[in-house]
Amino acid sequence: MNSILATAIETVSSGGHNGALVLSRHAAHPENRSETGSVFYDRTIFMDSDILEGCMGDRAKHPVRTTEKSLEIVATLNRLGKARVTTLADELAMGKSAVHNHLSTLEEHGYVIKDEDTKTYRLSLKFLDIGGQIRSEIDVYKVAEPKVEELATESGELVHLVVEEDGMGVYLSRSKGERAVDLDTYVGCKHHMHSTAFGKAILAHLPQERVGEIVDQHGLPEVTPRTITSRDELFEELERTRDRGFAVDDEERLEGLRCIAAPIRFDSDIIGAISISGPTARIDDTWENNEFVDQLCRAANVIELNKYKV
Amino acid sequence: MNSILATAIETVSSGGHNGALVLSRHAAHPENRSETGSVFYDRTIFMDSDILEGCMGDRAKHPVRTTEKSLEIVATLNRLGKARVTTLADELAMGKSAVHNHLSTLEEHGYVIKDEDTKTYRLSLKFLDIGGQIRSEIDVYKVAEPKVEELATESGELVHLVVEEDGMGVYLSRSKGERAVDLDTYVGCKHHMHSTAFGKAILAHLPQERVGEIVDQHGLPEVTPRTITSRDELFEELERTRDRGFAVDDEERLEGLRCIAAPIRFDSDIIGAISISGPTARIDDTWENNEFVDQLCRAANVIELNKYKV
DNA sequence: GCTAGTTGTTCTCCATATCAGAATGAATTC
DNA sequence: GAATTCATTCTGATATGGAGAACAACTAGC
Repeated sequence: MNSILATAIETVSSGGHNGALVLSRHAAHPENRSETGSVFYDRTIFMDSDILEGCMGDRAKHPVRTTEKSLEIVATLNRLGKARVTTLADELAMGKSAVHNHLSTLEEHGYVIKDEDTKTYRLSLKFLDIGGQIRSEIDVYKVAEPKVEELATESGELVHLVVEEDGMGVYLSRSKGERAVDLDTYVGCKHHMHSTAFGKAILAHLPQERVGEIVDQHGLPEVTPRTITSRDELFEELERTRDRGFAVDDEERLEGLRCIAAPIRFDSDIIGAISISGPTARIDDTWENNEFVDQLCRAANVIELNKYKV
Repeated sequence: MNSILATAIETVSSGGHNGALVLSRHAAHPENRSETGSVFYDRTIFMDSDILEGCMGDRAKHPVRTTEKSLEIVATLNRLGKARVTTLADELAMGKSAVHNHLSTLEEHGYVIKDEDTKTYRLSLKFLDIGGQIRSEIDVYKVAEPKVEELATESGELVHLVVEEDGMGVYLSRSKGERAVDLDTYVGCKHHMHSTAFGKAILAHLPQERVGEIVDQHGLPEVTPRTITSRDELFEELERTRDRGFAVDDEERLEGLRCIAAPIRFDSDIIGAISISGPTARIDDTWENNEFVDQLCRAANVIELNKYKV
């Protein structure tokens, strides 16, 4: 699809930041981005969030530039948390009046909140509102949501419900059991598929060519030394995953973390996955008579059987 | 602030739809909206969501009309769930090419997903992503989130964590206990303050003039026969709430539902509320030696004491 | 397989909306 | 109270958005 970009990702990520997930909001801001907005990034430092932004959708033939400016402001506001007009104007190399016009428009429509005292702007919870509405209409969410909490209680570990969107895994639910580790995931956050158990559970049941597309689009960035970074290796692993019936992430995403995930299928269509994450110390890697595996697969089964309840 | 609008709301809402919360997504679409976009609504039928949209922020002096078009498309897409180019063009009285340009721009930036097979567009989970990030940085959420689940387990009922934004209550967390009723609330959804326990818990600790502003802005729509609809009545109720230490909603929002809420204050600043909702049959309205009240107030206290853990 | 009807996408050109820059106003600091 | 900083408003040159037309890709009917 966009092989230049895919290559760029691999180049960057292999030399880049390994280990723990980083919430992009807190990352240092990149000074050196291209001016035009229609060209890709021309310097060296890449952020995960920027790469993702660049990857999304196909290039629009007739982009609405004004809307893009607004979206840039939204993205920057999201990165900075809160900001003043001048800060944003400097950051985006725009005039203050332009920034002001965009901000007041976004504010009028409820997407941005202005603090009159400090004269700062921030994104509003309208995003959570819209996001919540979208989520609440996803079938698998309606069916699986109660099961996620149950499974968390039962296993005592961290449980996630995930769906695929645009080649990335998106967390729809998150529930912590008694002893759960505290990962920096949040509802709505995205993660690459190849380096996670849930991702592999989903990929394993997607058509081969779609998997290829996803790899083309997002690459196979190395997150820990054990992350799968080659195409062939990935396809072999997906084969093993299909045979096994569930997917495994053995410190491929975060050192010290092991994770198992079961696919959720409605009528042979893969529509998501449910996963249990915990420290390697507690989640044993012998998969026969493994209590967590039993709990997980039972939960996935119940969810699949409940599909008609929607 | 905008008293014409406030009056309009009261007029509409008092004669309007009572009873259960309605997810605006599923509401019938209003045919008769003004053409220009810069004027308010000129006909009779109002939707809740439209009213909220109109209420937000102050009128921008120099609105960016192109951005407004994009936002209109987003709003319509949110209302319809999914739609084709032609549908949106008809709905919004725009040319197909214009709609297409906006959609592909939004898609390129990941806000909209296009289904190539059915040629339909829908909003993406990016909204949930951004919303999730915003939520995860709210102090009270970080502290209170675990307590919400605990309180749900302890009480067995439906528990919410709420903050105020732009004069409305926004649900940040939601957890169902064993016997919990299934309200149509979702994380991120908004609700008027005057007709809910959490809203009154917050209003009771906000400066009087701010309460006045909020009432001006959003009115006091009647949701059930017991909803408070007069300003004086509201101020008396807030007085009682302050004395009592927690707020009560006795079928003021939904018939058959009773709800109690405790304010959460960090250094005398009101920053949110936590609430328990259940059927009138289970939540007794004698507040002395009431088990739910004890559980609720204890939880609120612990949250307030944990504020420095952020 | 051909034709007619739909719908998505691209292209062109001009009315118009956008935004830089200047001017104003409000708030804070020294 | 002068100086500084910043948000906001105003104005005009010009970049750009979008209507409408043309094209492309599909589907349905015969």
